[in-house]
Amino acid sequence: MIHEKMVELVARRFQILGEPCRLRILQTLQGGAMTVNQIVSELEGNQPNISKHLQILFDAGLVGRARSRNSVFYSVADPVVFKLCDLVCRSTARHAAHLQQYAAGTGRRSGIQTQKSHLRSKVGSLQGVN
Amino acid sequence: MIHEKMVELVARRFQILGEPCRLRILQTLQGGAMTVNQIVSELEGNQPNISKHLQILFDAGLVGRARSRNSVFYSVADPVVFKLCDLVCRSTARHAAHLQQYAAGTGRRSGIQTQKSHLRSKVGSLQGVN
DNA sequence: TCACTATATAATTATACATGCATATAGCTA
DNA sequence: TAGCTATATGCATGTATAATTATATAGTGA
Repeated sequence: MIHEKMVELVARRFQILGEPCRLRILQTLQGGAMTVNQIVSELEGNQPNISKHLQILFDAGLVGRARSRNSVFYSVADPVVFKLCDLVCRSTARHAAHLQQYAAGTGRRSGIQTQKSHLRSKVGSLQGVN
Repeated sequence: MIHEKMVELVARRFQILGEPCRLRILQTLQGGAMTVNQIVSELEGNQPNISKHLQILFDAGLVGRARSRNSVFYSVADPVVFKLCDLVCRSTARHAAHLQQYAAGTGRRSGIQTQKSHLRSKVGSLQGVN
C-alpha cells in the first residue's frame, strides 16, 4: 500500500497532464526549447494563459526555464511525459477500437450494463450520432 | 502534430487518473477483482461515491465489471495504469529529491525565479514550514 | 531617464466536478 | 408477493481551476 501523501502527489501529476492546453505545450516543446512568445504563436491562445500553464508545468518539474536576454526559454525537463503520453495514446486507441468492435453488437443481454451495450452510446456520441 | 481530438482524449484519460480516490481504487484492485462493497470497506468513503468513480473508470475502459449473483465485481481492465503510476511515481520522487537537493541553496541569483530559489518555498510548504 | 518588448501576476467569471445525502433499481430469498 | 442486500443514480453544494482582461514586473536599448 502506497503512502497516502504519495497517492495525492501522483494524482496531482496526472491532473497536471490532464489539460489539453498543457499537453499541447509539451508537444510543442518536443522539438526543443522555445520562448513563451514562440509557444503562444504556435498554439492559438493568449499569452497570460500560456504563461500560467507554463508556471504549473514548471512547479511540477516537468519543464525547465532559462532566461536569455529579454526572453524566457522553456524546455521539457522530464522526458517521461512523452513516454506517458505514448502509453496513454495507445491505451486510448485500444479502448476506441474496443468500442468500435462491439458497436455493432446487440443490446444488453444481462441485467448489468456491459461494455458492449453501455459503450455503444459512447461511440455514437463520439461520432455525433446522438 | 497529433490530432486535436486525440489530445483531448488523452488529456481526459490523464484527468481520470488525476483523482486520488480513483488511484486508490485501482491500487486496491491490483490484487484482483472485488465487489463494490469490498472496495468501499477497504477505502474509507461512502458507497455512492465509490460507485460513481467506478463508473467513470469503467467508461474509460480502465476497469471491467461482471455481475455474480447479487454483487458486481470490478477488476482492472488495462494494466497500463500500473505502468503509468510507476512512471509517475518515479518522476515525482525525482522531482522531490531535486527540490530537497537545492532546498539548502541560497536565494535567487538572476532576475528569473529559478528552480533553486522558487522551489525552496515548495519544499517548505510540503514540510509545513510556511 | 524613457520607451519598448517579453513575461508574469491579479482579479473576475464561468464551468467542471467531487462529495454527501436521499432514493431508485436490480437481484436474491422466503 | 414482501423484505433484504447490493449497486446505481439524482440532486444540491462547495471547491478547484481554466479562461479572460487588465495591469505589473523585468529586461533591453535609446
